[in-house]
Amino acid sequence: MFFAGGGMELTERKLKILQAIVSDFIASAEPVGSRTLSRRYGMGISPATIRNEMSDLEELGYLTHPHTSAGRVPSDRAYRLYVDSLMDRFELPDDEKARISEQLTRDVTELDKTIMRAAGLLSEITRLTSFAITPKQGENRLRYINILPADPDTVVIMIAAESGKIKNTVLKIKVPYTDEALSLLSKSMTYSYRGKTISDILTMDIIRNFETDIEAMSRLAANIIPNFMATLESMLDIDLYMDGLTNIFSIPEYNSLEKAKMFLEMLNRKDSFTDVLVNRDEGVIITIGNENKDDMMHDCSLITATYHIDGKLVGKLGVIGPTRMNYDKVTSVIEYMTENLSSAFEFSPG
Amino acid sequence: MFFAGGGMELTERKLKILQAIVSDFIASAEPVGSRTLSRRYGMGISPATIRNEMSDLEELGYLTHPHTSAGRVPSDRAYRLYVDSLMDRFELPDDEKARISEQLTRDVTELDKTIMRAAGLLSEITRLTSFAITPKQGENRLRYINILPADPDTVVIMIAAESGKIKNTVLKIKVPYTDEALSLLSKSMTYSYRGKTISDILTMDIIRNFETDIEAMSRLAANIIPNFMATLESMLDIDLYMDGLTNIFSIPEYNSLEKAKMFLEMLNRKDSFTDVLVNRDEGVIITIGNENKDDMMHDCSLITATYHIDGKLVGKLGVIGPTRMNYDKVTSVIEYMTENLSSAFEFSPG
DNA sequence: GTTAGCACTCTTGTTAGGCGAGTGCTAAGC
DNA sequence: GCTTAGCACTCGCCTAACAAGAGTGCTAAC
Repeated sequence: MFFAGGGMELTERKLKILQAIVSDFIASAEPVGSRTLSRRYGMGISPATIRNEMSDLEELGYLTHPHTSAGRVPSDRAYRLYVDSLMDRFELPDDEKARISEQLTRDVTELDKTIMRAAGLLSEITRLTSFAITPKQGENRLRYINILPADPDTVVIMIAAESGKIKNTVLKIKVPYTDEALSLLSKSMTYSYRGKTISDILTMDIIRNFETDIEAMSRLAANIIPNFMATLESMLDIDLYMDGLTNIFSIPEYNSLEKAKMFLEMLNRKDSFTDVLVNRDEGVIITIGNENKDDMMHDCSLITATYHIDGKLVGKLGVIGPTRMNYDKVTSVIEYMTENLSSAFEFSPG
Repeated sequence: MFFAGGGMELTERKLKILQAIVSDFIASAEPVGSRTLSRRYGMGISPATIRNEMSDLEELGYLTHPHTSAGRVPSDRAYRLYVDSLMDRFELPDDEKARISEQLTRDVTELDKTIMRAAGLLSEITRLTSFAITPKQGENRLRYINILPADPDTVVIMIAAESGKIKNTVLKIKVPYTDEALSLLSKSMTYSYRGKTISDILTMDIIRNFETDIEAMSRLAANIIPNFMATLESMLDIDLYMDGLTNIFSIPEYNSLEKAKMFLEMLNRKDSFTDVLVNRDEGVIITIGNENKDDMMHDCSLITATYHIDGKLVGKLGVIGPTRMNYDKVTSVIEYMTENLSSAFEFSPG
C-alpha cells in the first residue's frame, strides 16, 4: 500500500473504467474482463490497456480477483466511490411514482398497515428484502388517559399519545369501583401526565404520586397503576416488518443453501436486527459490506431512510441485499417512499 | 393392483416390518435396506425374508423405491397407517410440560403475544416450522361500543367484544360534537348491538337504524358509522403467526435451493395458507402428503389442533414439515399446548 | 503510452471407471 | 412351503482425467 506505484492515482480514465466495471457487474453479477469491457463500452481503448488500468485499480484496492484468470470484481471501496460520486441519479418513472403515492397515502389512519404496505411495495419494486420499523415512542407525549368501566370487575385502560397512537388493555381488578371514581382517576392522571413524554413518565415515581388522595381512591389507583405502567412500557416497543424474504432466492449471490441460510437466519434475529436499524443515523444512509459493524452483514449492503410522524417521531424504511445492488434505483425509491410517508403522516396518527 | 398376489394381506409380521421401516426412516431420512433392518431390529428374520416382505409391501402401496437399488421409503399411505394404528403414544417429559405450561399461562391478557409465544415454543421443541392463527371473530358477540372525545375534531371509536377483544380507531370528524351526544350515541349503539355477533351486525342495515333520531344526532352518526363498520370489519381479520421458518434448512428433505424456495414461497402466501388452516376441522388433524388439497403441499405433512377462547371461539396451532416427521412427539406437543391455551383462555381475552 | 501476441492459469463441463449399498432371483435347506 | 444363502445386476455417487473457454500478465513491437 505504502509504496504502491509512486504517484499512481485515480485519473479520469480510471474512474471511467471503474464506473463501467461496477455498472456491468451490478447488472450481470459476473466478473468483468478486459475484452468485454472494451467491446461493450466503446471507449476507444484496447483490452490490453484496460488490463493495465485494471491492474492499477486493483493495487489501489478498488477491484478484486476471485482467482487468477477471472474478470475483475468491485470491492466495497469501489462501491463506496460509486455511490458517493460515480453513479447517476436515478429518476423514477412517473407510473411508479404514482403507484407509490397512491399506496402510501390511502387509508393512513392505521400506521401499521401503511408501513406494511410500504415494505411490501419496496420489496416488490427493488426485488430485494425490505423492512420497516415504527417510530421509537419514547419522545411521544401523552395526551390523555381514560379508564373505562367494562364489567363489574373489569376495567379498560386506554392511553392516547399526541401522535395519535392509542393503546389499551383490559384489566380485572379486585376492588369494587364506581364509574365516578374511574372518571376521577382518569382526569387526575391525565392532568398529571398530559404533555409529558413516555420515557419521562416511566422513570417517575408514580405510585407515590397517588397515595395522598382519599383512601378508596388510593386503593383503586394501586390496582390500576402497575398495569398502566406495563401498558405504557409496551408502547415503547418498536415493531419490525419485513417483506420479500424469498426474493433472495433469485439473487445469484445467495445461490447456495449455506448462504441463503445465513442470510435468513441473520434476519430472523429480529431483536438484534432492530437494534442495528435503530442505531443508524437519520436521512438516507447506505452502508456497504464491511462498513456494517455486524459480522454477519459483511457481504450485504443496507440502505435505510427515515420518515417522520408529525414532523417529529422517526421511523425507518429500507432494504438489505448483496453489495452488488442497484444503488441508484434503490436509493431513489426509498427516498421517494419515505418522503411520501412523512407527508402522509404530517399531522396524523402514530 | 387388481390381481395383486391373491390374498396377500397385512400380516402381523408385515406390520412389524412396516413399523420398523417407518420409525427408522423418520429417524434417519435414509432409505432403509433389508440388511440394516434385520441387524438393527432383532426380529429373528434374515435379510432375504425381509426383502420378500418388503416386496409385498411395495406392491400393496406402502413402500416406494427411489430407484432400483436403494432401500425402501414409506409412502403417504404407510405414514397414514403408522399414524392411525402403528405409532406409540408419546408421553412428554415433565420438564417440557412444565416449560410449556409456564410459557402459556403467564401474562395471558394479551392474546396475540401468548399465541406468538406458543408458535415460538412449538417450533423450538419440534424443530419444524410452526404457525398459529387467532380465532375467527365472526361469532364473537359485541359487549359495548364507546365513542370518546379526543380533540375538538377527533373522536375515538372503541369496540369491545364479549371475548374481551377490544379494538379502537381514531377518527377525524367534520361536524362539531358534544360529549353528551357522543355518550348518547355510544349508549344507543351499545343498546342496539350488545349481544349480537359481529357477522350479524355487518350484514344489518345500520345507517338506516340511526336516521330516525334527532337531526344533529343523525348527522353525527352518519359521520361515525362508516368508520365504525370498517373497524368492526377489521376485527374479523384472522392473524397468522409463524415461527421456525429457517428450521427447514436443517431438514434433509429441503437440502436443495429449489425445494427450500418452494417451501418458503408457499408459506409466504399468507392469505392462501390462512385459508387452508381456517378450513380444517377442529381437534387434532393430521394430513399427510397427497392428502393435502393444495398441490404445493404434496410432500408436506400438516398437523393442527384447535384451542378455544371462552369455550367458544376457535383458533388453531400447528406445524408443517416434510412427510417424514415425528408424528408421535409432534402430535403430543401440539395437543398439550392447545389444551393449555384453552384452559388459559377459559374466561378470558380474545 | 498503447497495443498485439502468446503462454499460463483457473473454472466449468463432460466422460469414464471404481466403489458401495441394495435389490431380485435362484437354488438349497429346514 | 416358508426361509435363507449366494450371486449377478443396477444405480447413485465420488474421483480423476481431459478439453474448452475466458481472462490475465508479460514482452516486445508500434
